[in-house]
Amino acid sequence: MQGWQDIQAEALRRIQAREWLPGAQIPNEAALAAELGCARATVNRALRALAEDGWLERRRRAGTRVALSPQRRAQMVVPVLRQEVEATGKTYGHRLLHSNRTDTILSLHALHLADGAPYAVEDREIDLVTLPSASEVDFERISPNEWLVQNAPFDHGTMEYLAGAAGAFEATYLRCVEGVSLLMLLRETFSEAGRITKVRTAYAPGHSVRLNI
Amino acid sequence: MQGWQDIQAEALRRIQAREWLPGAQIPNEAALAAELGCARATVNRALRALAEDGWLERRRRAGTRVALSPQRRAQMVVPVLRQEVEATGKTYGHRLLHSNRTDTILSLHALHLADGAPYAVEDREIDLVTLPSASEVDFERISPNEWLVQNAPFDHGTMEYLAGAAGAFEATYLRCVEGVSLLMLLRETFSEAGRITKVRTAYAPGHSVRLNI
DNA sequence: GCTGTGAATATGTATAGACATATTGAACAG
DNA sequence: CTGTTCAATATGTCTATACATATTCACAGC
Repeated sequence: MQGWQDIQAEALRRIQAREWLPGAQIPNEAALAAELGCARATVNRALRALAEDGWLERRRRAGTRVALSPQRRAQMVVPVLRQEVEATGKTYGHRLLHSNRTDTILSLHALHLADGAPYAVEDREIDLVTLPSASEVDFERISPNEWLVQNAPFDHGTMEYLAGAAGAFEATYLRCVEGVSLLMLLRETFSEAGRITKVRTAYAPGHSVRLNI
Repeated sequence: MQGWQDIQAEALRRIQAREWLPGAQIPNEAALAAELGCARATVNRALRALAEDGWLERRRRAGTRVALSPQRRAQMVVPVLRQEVEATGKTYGHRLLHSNRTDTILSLHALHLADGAPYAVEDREIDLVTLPSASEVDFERISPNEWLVQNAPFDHGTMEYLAGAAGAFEATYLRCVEGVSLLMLLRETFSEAGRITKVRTAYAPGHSVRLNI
């Protein structure tokens, strides 16, 4: 019983073996440190990790309790289409379908390809007030998604997955029948200066999003 | 410049301000500690957090570099339908539609309701070899999702979101037209002993999954 | 030039001790 | 009985120090 990972494993064992019951308070850090023969900081590291994973709830003075219903969390990487495609071993390509510019907004429609086959279509708005430099970029050559990742890091944003029927636009470029079910992603990202971009991505039929827990 | 969160904020600022360029190596922990006037452990805590968030890549001896394309990660809570529904302020309900048992598998079809309206239908298999006690539970009373969360904690699993057309089963219970687009979730969870359950959830039309980044 | 070996180095982690901070709970005043 | 105050307590964090471990780099020997 040496490293914090061992302490973490032991604590997790006690939770899963119901030696520590859901909702019950567990011994405090000092007691565990004494029992397991390590420093309090080591116990702290282990319990903090378990709390981040949703197994424990910790509050100052109130102590540490086993979560009532361990809310497991899944992590997903915010999708960058090129990387998504290349991770499958295919060649990525993209085509700018349409672009339109006003004083404040750059609108782009783009098609993303995997080995030449349609992978997704996106309908994007880039905010030129927040990001004036975007107006000079040649989005025929570099995909907006990638350019933004490299040049406009965001603070925060939202993502929303939903299912929708293919419209005329999606049917044309994804080469599918109108009305077929597609997985879609709405995303907005913000920097300190304001909204950077808003994008609606419609994936080709059959696409799915996988997560590990 | 005191706490590790301040150190983290300062490091993040340097990354976003491109004082530290993507792919470039940053000063080592000792140097940063000296520069920022804190202990190396504090710098370590800050940089470790940034690495977990995908901003940095760290390797022993090789040092710390700014990630080439910062892969931002989004966290989502593994959905428990009761909590999902109650979080919107509605009353949760569920109905067991059908159940069937073999020696090794318990199959359940269930409907989840929000304020009496259909919220999702699920088609679940529970592995009775891994989890014999499940055969005695009255799933008319407690929803399988909840019972499993409480009684069969899982080690790991997979989730997959996809879009599909409503079949006769979904159309009947979700009260929608056959063929309409639905967001669906496939999930499998495993414990050390083996597979616990496999479930296919079809959400009512219009449902979406939101994530913050 | 090639390969193996060992020294140097950056991160990873453990420890003891200290102080900070949120929160509880009990004592107290009204 | 109610509201306030204050001490006790568990976690949160910082520090200095030490050692562990992975990896790189330089150098020797071939």
